[in-house]
Amino acid sequence: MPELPEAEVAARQLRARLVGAQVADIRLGRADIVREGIRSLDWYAGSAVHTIDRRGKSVVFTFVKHGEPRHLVAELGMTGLLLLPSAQVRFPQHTHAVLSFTDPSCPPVRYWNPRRFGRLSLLDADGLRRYVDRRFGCEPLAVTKEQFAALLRCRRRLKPLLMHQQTIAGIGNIYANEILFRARLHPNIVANRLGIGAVSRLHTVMQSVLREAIDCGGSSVKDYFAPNGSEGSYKDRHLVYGKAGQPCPNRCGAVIRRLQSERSSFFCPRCQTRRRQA
DNA sequence: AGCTCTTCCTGAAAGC
DNA sequence: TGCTTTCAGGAAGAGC
Repeated sequence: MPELPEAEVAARQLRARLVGAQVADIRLGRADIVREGIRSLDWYAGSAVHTIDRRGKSVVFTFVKHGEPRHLVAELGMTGLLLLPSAQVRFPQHTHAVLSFTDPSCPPVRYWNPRRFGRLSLLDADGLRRYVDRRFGCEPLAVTKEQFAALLRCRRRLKPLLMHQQTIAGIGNIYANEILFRARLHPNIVANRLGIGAVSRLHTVMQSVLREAIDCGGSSVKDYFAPNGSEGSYKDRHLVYGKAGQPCPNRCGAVIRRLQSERSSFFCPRCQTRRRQA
């Protein structure tokens, strides 16, 4: 389930290989994988890769042709991967798009996504602006403590808020659980009940968890791997995700619990307090 | 305003 | 053993 760190690692690897390359074409395995802009597909042939960035959990390719920029946004959903030829998958029939280049030394990129939660969008500059405005809140690694505190002045519960892409873009279930455990905050605390100390702690922890996960190459849970086929090692540092029934890593004596409403929350009932934070 | 439920989809795992 | 059922998960939209 690619979240911010996995998307960031993917964008970095692709950027290192492909910026400047000229596009031969984009071929689709199935047309309904494109959410928006399918009629512009032919435009991309002959354009050059200008940048490859990450926004939230998505990878954003920018191409330029005759001075005009256009974009390909790859939403990864929960099973989506962007792969270079060195990466092999078990179910190759789920390759829904291939981006190939004229230079034989530039490897093609496959968009592979068995469950198809996640789509591709082909957008012009205006389209990208609208897409970003509609879907993405602030970047967790760029947001300041003051901006973050302002986002928390509401009555929403903490974990759904952290995972709400239009508020903060990039955090999914795995990292939300890991961040809240390390910040010692209960997933269902109401955001505006946090004191300034807790808000500050949460901001610091959120950024350090995401940075550390990027440095580890992400978390490979189930079938995630990076474009070059490498796995991320941050899963070895998970403290609560998927660990229901195991003793709390803080050795507090309690056992990690799992709440099964909406997305499953893993937390320590002793360490992650629900009480008002100083 | 903010929460819950439903839908999308397929492989893995549990259940019988 | 082998078939059937359930579940996981991100995002969007409906309804409360």
